[in-house]
Amino acid sequence: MAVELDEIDVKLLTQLQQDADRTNLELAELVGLSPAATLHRVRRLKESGAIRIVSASLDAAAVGFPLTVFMAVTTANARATERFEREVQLLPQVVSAETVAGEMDYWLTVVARDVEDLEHTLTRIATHGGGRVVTYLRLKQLKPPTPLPLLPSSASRQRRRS
Amino acid sequence: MAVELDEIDVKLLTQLQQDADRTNLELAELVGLSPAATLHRVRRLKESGAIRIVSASLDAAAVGFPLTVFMAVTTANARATERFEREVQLLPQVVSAETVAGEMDYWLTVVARDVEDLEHTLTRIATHGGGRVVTYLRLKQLKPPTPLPLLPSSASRQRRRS
DNA sequence: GGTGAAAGAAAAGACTT
DNA sequence: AAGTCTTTTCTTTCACC
Repeated sequence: MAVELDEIDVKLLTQLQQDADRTNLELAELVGLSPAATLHRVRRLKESGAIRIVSASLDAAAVGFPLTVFMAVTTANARATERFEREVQLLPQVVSAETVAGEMDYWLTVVARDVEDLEHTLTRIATHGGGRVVTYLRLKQLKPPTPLPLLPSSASRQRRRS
Repeated sequence: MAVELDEIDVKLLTQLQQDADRTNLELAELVGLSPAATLHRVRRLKESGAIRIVSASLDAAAVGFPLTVFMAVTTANARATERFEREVQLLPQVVSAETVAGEMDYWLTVVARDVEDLEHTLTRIATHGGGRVVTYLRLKQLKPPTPLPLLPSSASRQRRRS
């Protein structure tokens, strides 16, 4: 599971988390490596699973979804859980869902075109296995997704010392 | 704010949300357009703000952060709010933060290398303006981020009919 | 695991419909 | 706006260190 990273891997991953829309040449210059070596490393990082996916993030409001709500949900029993998990997969307005441990059982992100659309999704969840449902309307992004605070693995730090 | 999208824009955005790591040529074939036209449209979608960013998503566990927790937080007063918002920006383990309306005031995503690291971050938040703090340990991804359920704008649907 | 050069592929631009 | 063609640039591979 764990991937060994050296200083250059950390630089590459940090850059790619901020902006993956760069040529290999630009990336090579940013991390101080030759284009060929950079290409090789990025490929390795993808194959190793450190980079899971490269994707475009949209401005939800700009493309017709002015409302985003987060929902914490509990399910009462095994049967409700099964129904709920199926419903979450089916509803396209549920754009991500996580199982969590704590006061609630699930954490969902839901988008909506308007209040009516939102109400529809909430009702579907409430009537398909959802027990306690707490919703939070997203107001604004206080801290937009930041790169993970990566560090080189100890192995590469040791290697560097020798 | 709103960006007009036709059927081809919807196809492009849906593909790019799933995988932005494709050549323009592949993308062109997927949406049934010439490479030049595809390039032109993608650039337009970036300039219009529909595409906010293209970025690499890492496997947090694979790069040294086996723990992800979500935190719902309230702040008691204006002074606490100010302290809290500053602390959130400073802590690198807080990888995203949203202001929300509902039972709580903020929603944070926090990563940690181990329990000790997590405890440190929680303490920092609790002692820097955090009032009620509820934490949820992420167990697993039930529904990984899906593309938004985009539709062509009504204008382009009308255009198509004529 | 890195470099540098050479071949192949893709992107960018100009022009036409 | 989209298609085609040409030029320019980047990616990819390979031989070598």
